[in-house]
Amino acid sequence: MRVSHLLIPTLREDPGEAEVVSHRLMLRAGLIRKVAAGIYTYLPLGLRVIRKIETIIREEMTRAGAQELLMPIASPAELWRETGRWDYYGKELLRFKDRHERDFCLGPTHEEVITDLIRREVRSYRQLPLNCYQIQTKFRDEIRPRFGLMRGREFIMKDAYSFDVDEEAARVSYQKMYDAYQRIFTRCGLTFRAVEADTGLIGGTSSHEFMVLAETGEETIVYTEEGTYAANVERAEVLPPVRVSDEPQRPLQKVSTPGMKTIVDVTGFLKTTPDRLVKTLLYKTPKEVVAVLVRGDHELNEIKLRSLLDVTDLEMADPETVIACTGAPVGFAGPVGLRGVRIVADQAVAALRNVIVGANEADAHYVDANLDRDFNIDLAGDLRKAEAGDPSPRGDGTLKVARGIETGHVFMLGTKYSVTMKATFLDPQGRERLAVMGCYGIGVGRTAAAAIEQNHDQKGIIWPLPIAPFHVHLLPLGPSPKVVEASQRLYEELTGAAIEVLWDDRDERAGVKFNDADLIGTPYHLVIGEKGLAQGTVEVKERRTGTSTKLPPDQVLTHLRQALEAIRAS
RNA sequence: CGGGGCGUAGCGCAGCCCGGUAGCGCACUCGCUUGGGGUGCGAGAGGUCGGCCGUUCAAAUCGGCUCGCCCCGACCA
Repeated sequence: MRVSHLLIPTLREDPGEAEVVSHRLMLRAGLIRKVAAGIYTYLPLGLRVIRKIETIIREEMTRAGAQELLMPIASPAELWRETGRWDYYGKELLRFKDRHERDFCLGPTHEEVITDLIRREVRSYRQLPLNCYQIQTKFRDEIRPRFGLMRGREFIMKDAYSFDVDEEAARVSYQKMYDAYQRIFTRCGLTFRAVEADTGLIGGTSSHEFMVLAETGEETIVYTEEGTYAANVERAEVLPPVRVSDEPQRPLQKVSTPGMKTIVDVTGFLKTTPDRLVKTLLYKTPKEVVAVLVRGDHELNEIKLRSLLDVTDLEMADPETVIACTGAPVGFAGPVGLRGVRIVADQAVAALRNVIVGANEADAHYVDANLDRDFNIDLAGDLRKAEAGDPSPRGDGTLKVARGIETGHVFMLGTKYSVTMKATFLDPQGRERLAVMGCYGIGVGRTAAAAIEQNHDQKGIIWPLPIAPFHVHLLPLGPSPKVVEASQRLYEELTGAAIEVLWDDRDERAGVKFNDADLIGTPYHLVIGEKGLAQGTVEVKERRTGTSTKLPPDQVLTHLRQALEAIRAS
């Protein structure tokens, strides 16, 4: 295609609104334009990338036995009320009324709609297993959309839903999707890792996230070098302490700690280390306030606390509540003598002896407090965040930490939706059974953004070939008729051979064309200049390495074919 | 929603403290020039200074309200 015929509004300067590399480069290279917060138009170049990713997804979904359909974006409230998610989903669900005052929403995900379809159409075990997917626009009214396509409110998602006769069959379906995702992200040219994950609002029994590794990723993952374990920190399990302290118990003692409110203050003041201290955090759930005990050097994982308490709403107590419950200002809460609230503790706390805790009065702490003697715990469990250096919860090795971008997520749903929506079928014995479900998402735009995060340099994007908007950027330099003529010939020859060529036919200076080409980031640049032609050569330049090869025009096709094949194969 | 910041030409910004003619660079149009890493010169076009209300002889500038956007935290493909 000719640049002069395409809308490719490249920007010379960084747009002020973009902070993150992929967002900046998508705007600068003319891939997207913002319409409102988290809502974007895909320009021709951006759309080509999206389509390439979609094609890879379609091929792999088909190969995995899934079939494509397309559900509506708007869906009626009744379906969502059936599963309870009309209330549960919160403000992220964009709701509206039609002209008859009926409640509708824009689909943030489609479990309700697909389950409604399947319960109507599937009556027999003979029709299972079934895996349906779509590539469609989703709308989630995110609290804070950011980073361009990385977290939009409106975004393109591939979502698949599997229905099986039982758990075992569902695990097979899940594994097929897991494998398909491995192939999809590999084919997109990404470096990624599948990790165990929390199931969040979607629910279900277990899940894996596919994380594209990037420093700018919003997620933190932990993993072992040995590959025995990888998980989102939100989810990562922590083993119980291997041994309980055998220190003899010393008598409880109250000490004055004027103005010492933080771990750093207290440990500095008492000349000790954070692991000798137990911090007491007060949390509010809709029905109660709880005190949470965590070792001083550990960090509480709120998701674990949420599931231990079996609540979805959880927030740190405000200062007034802290005073009301402990009788002391924030910074001096402790379990000793604490009445009227449940005390839950991380498992590591139980292994400690002679710890420092707040005394529930201003400017005072207890030292040498001991569990069972000085205070009690109502509930204990794994509550802290995993951190680098922790032993792997599975087998050998210690955990390392990395950042990632969640581009895909697969869930074993179990019967969560089939129960509430009565999606049943008859088994061979004529008994009514619940379909066992799975669901599987890929953020298409986010995958494109992740690819840029992983593949760029100072000058711009460096697309992995399989998702590049074009294979070759044809750059004729100068207005010479010979150059124009040679370009035209090469363009036709390459295009005829199914190589996708972006032809910069603008009357622009060499520098402008080079800079735009580097910014747009097609894998190969084909440079045609008067000087080269005089020597009977043109130049093929690899965007990633910058290496260029001079060769006669009639060898370009063969050369590029080989180069493109080589990348495809790698 | 809490914290921080920003709205001035298509883009990037200055002007605002200290009220008085709206400015710079890029992009755009025309002419010449140049032609292998964002040519040079000249001439132009383009702005309700986010919106509303107020203070004032006078508001981009001061005050209040409001809308939008960006960044940091709780949600997620």
